[in-house]
Amino acid sequence: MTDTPTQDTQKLTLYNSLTRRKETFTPINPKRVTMYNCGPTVYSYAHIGNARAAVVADVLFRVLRHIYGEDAVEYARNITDVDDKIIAAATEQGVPISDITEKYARIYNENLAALNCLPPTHQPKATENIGGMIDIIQTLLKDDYAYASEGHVFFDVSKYDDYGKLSGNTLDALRGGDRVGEGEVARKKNAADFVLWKPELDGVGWDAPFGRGRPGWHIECSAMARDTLGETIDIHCGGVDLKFPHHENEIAQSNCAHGKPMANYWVHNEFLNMGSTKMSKSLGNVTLIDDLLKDWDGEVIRLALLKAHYRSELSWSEDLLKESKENLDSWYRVKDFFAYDLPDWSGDSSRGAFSYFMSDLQVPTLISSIGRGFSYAWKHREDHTPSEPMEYDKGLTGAQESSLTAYISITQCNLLGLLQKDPEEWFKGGASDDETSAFDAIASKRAEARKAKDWAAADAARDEAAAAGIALEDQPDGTTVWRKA
RNA sequence: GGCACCAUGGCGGAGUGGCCACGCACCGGAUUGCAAAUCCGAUUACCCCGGUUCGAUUCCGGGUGGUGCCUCCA
Repeated sequence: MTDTPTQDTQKLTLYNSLTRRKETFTPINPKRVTMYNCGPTVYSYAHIGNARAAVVADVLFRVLRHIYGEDAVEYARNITDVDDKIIAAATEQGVPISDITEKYARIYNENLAALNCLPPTHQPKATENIGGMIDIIQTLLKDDYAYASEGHVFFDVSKYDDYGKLSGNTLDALRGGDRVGEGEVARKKNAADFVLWKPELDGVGWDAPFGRGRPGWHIECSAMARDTLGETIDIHCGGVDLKFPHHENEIAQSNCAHGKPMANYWVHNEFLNMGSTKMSKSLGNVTLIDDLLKDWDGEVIRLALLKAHYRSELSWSEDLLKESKENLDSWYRVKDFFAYDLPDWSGDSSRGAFSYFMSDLQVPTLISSIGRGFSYAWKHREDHTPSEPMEYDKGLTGAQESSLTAYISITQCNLLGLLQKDPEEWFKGGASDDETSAFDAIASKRAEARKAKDWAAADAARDEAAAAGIALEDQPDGTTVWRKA
């Protein structure tokens, strides 16, 4: 019941922003596949757009692990824990920056864990990699790619011929953005030059041969990527907005310092919009992951984020969340039904799923296929019996086919990081023991009233359930069960 | 102004040179004491104009419309 895409499914292809084409992915070393994703600057709560970037990277991470083996993939997602905004927040609150950064880094990791994002292999912190940054800056200074000016160190973009290749910008075009007279601009040779090192601010600084100070934003990622993964990594991920200037500048620094490409594949996810408008602080429509998690299960949010292809804009809405919850409810229903009779299948456990991933991560199409699989299995569940071992070469009975279809969809969900809970927990989880017994009491109240044909009492029980935040479901056998509404 | 991306039914959102996405909502029916859950069924689409082609929503060109980036925002 699983559709098979028609395209070549043998090799993973990814859209490479650097070449603007889909390319076959070939790692430098299949025994050590490396990917880097720009993590958060931890001065506040992360929003749902941050979550999209992290979930996209997580799916890619899972797919790579599946292809090359769990131990063969190294994924680094940094924590930017020194930044002007952080320093400003710390100064304002009169606390060390670590008070701010440790709190929000912890919340970020908790938020992503709730979205079923696997922990990255490495989570480097900027403040723990200052040495690497100084090292790269010194190399750039020595080789004349950078220059010092009034306590700052700048990268000289005129020395790097390929500057602008990723974003499609040219130096001439960028010159138009020059805002003459604004602070750093006056110290720079070229308007597009960017800062590698800045003087100490509010007591935040590190000693360096070129003066005590703090790193510029871009150099942090270059250093952390190199020190955790190497001079050339396989895949660098991030949101499209980071293409310029952040990734452009990372490329310039790293290429010039190391004499080799920083990354072979650049994967950028598109934006998440609030309806048709951008999510932005100035519009006041920023949705925080932490807030969403108060109302929705992390898997609901994850599925909602995966409903659009990563290179398409995704319009976020309450309806999208509702829809995702309904999908998962019905999928968990199937998982619950087949839970004790999943086939012992020695074939490729990802049958079908993989081919979708292979062509630039066609996740929404896979989700559609998963939905059809569950739908098929559910509709044919009457045929289902705890059955004899399957003999695939002799053909399957209807019961076996539906059971196998459920199994395949569940496996595909596992690959996507969905349907990870026990169905019982999904439908009833989160309730305390007291609540559980209270809910059970409401359900049996309705069952008894229905048995006695006391419809008024039966309706009252249903109202009571709704008020308590649960839904009652009458079963064919006369019993009534409850679930979270 | 420069660069990049996009344009599919009420909404979300895939994909394809010729046949069905799919989900949600809506409508009809089954089931139900009435509902819920579940099942069956129906309806709605590919921005405009050219071109290539036997045939284009899908390829090419132009137009229109929308979005993002252009110095620290995923």
